[in-house]
Amino acid sequence: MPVTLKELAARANVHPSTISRVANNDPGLRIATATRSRIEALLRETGYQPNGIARGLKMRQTNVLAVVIPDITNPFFAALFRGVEDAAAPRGFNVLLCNTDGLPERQRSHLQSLQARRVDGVIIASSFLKDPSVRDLRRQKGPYVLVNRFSDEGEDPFVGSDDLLGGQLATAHLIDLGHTRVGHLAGKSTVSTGMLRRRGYLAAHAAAGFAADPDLIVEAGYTEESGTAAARRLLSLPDPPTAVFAVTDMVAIGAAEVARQMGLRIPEDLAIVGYNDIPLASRVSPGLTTMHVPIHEFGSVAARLLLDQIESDEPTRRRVRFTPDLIVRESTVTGTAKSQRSARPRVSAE
Amino acid sequence: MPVTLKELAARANVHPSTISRVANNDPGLRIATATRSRIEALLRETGYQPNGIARGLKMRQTNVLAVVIPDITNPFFAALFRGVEDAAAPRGFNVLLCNTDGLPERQRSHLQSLQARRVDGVIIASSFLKDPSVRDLRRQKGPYVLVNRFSDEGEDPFVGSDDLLGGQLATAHLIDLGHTRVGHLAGKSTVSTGMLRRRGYLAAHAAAGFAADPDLIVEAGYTEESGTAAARRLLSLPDPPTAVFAVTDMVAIGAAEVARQMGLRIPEDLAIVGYNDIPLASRVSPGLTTMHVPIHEFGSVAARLLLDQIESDEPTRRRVRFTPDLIVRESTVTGTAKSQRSARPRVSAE
DNA sequence: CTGAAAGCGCTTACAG
DNA sequence: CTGAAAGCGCTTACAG
Repeated sequence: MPVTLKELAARANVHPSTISRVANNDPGLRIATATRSRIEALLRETGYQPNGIARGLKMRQTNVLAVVIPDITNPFFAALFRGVEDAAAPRGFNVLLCNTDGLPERQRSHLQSLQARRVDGVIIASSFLKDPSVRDLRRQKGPYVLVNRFSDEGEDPFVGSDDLLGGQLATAHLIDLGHTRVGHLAGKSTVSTGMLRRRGYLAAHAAAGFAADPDLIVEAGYTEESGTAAARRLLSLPDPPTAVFAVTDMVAIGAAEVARQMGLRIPEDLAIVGYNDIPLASRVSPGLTTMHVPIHEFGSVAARLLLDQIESDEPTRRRVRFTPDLIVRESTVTGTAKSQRSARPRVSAE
Repeated sequence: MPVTLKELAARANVHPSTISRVANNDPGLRIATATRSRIEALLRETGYQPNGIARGLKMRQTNVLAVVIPDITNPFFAALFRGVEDAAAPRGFNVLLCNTDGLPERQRSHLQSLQARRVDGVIIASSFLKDPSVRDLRRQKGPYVLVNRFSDEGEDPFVGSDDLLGGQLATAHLIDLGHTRVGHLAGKSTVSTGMLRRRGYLAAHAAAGFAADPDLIVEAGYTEESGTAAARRLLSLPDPPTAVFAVTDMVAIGAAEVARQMGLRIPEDLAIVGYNDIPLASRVSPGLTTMHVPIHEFGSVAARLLLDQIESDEPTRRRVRFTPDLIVRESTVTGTAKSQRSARPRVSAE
């Protein structure tokens, strides 16, 4: 058992409250220098650390945040988590990590147990559209921030990318390369990223003056496995696409694998664009053309939005949306085409 | 503010302790059915959740574990973390995640703050040999488990692989293929995995009847970047190796990249073996030959070892060591060579 | 069958 | 300059 205030008080022959004040460097404390140094010596000698639980109960603050994501083995969420921790640790917060595997029920039960633990705030990267769990959170008035996916547009503090624009740019890139049959490995329509990127895909077609073939849109989910399954269906069509925009890099990588298995050359027989620019995207061969978003910053900005709420005790509805940038690699353009990318990610905050 | 026991007591016209007993389903509680159902209705209506902080203070248990790792963006640690959470969540524990980036100082400060938070136990995957932080932990007598890396052999509860054997098998595979100049991209000699895998590398040479060339051993650390730098040095030697055993898959992947940049064909000009069999290993091209270890199980077994200590209130020195299995892929054997692998990972527990 | 009390380990407004 | 007390929200042995 670690040493307690009461024990120290007994050893120093003072009241526990005095030890507490010295340990916490109470600025308003007038104390005899002799007493102070006696106490400080004792503190050092015992390596006293106040019991965080007792402290948390009294101060109504745990200094713990939580991050709720679908799956940490997805590199996107791993990078996002690092962003959160890198922003939270210097401010004295530890971070709980909860994986939902995309199941609303697991999200709900995690959120419930986080509430029971009285974490100071939570960052959610796993929300659905019109998510009941998010609405509960909104009602409870505890600090939270949504990241990457929103639930009800504009209703919650949010950090993410402009997914509509991103979907449009990705698809326009393929159309610009001359492709007329562009497929879409779509996200779920129950998730904001899935819905908006699909809408962007359609908008790019409209802007180019022709309609997308509905048969070329296949729901692919968000895992590599569901991506491969969907890609198999898409590429087995009688009249398959010559290019595909995948809702995420993981899905794109799954599709590339399927293409390889079917003997298709990338990009000659099938061009592929992903989304997010996870580290893996530049490492696979051929390199994956994708929409770059600042993943680590998603996490760190979300953490700052959350910590500001906690410290100010004021809720916010601020939204930070990053503009995604097209990164061209070998999965769409053959040969030595250079990666092109605008100088700095532009941000729109509200 | 969430509802409290006292408020509920006032509304139900009973003593707070009675509410507590009903909420916790106290088996020894004799209570009038009318009172019970009145209280239960109130509990349901308010969705009462006991304050976990107050509960933790009273019960001296937080139901929180912590995992300390170098970096969650390394897929090895992401998989390991999932193993921990998957075992801990069903038993009612949440898990804090702390990244150290391999810095002893950050490990120390994380451990200190975890102790202040009174987490019920900690799993450490970032320890060094003769690690002072681990020795502190040992002295404090709070539950902990080391995973993947140990500090002082046999002194702590541990889950990992037989790294000496693994290093030997990996290297023997290359020697068996006819390579006589086999390089080693080594881990740090201050880390158990680095030390033992290197020793295995040397043992395989001894068993084959010839000595390893010391010039072919280059310290490569544990990140892809440090791996590429080391690989560059190794492959730029006047008389470079024709094969290399890398301490981890991430380092092996870095080496493969360098080889490609230098125009070397894999495996014809350079054969590569990694360690861990992270998901990425089978996905890169050419597929990476590697030593398979059950990463997810590392986490789940470590969690069980930890939870058993917590629940029994008995420390342990149990060690679980998995036997690594060679997985042969295209980075060492050209053509359609099948992955070979023994049926089940063998385990040695003590 | 239910209540009153003590206590987990802190912090802080209030006394003196 | 330092102490005594109250209270954060629970649980549980003890009364009655």
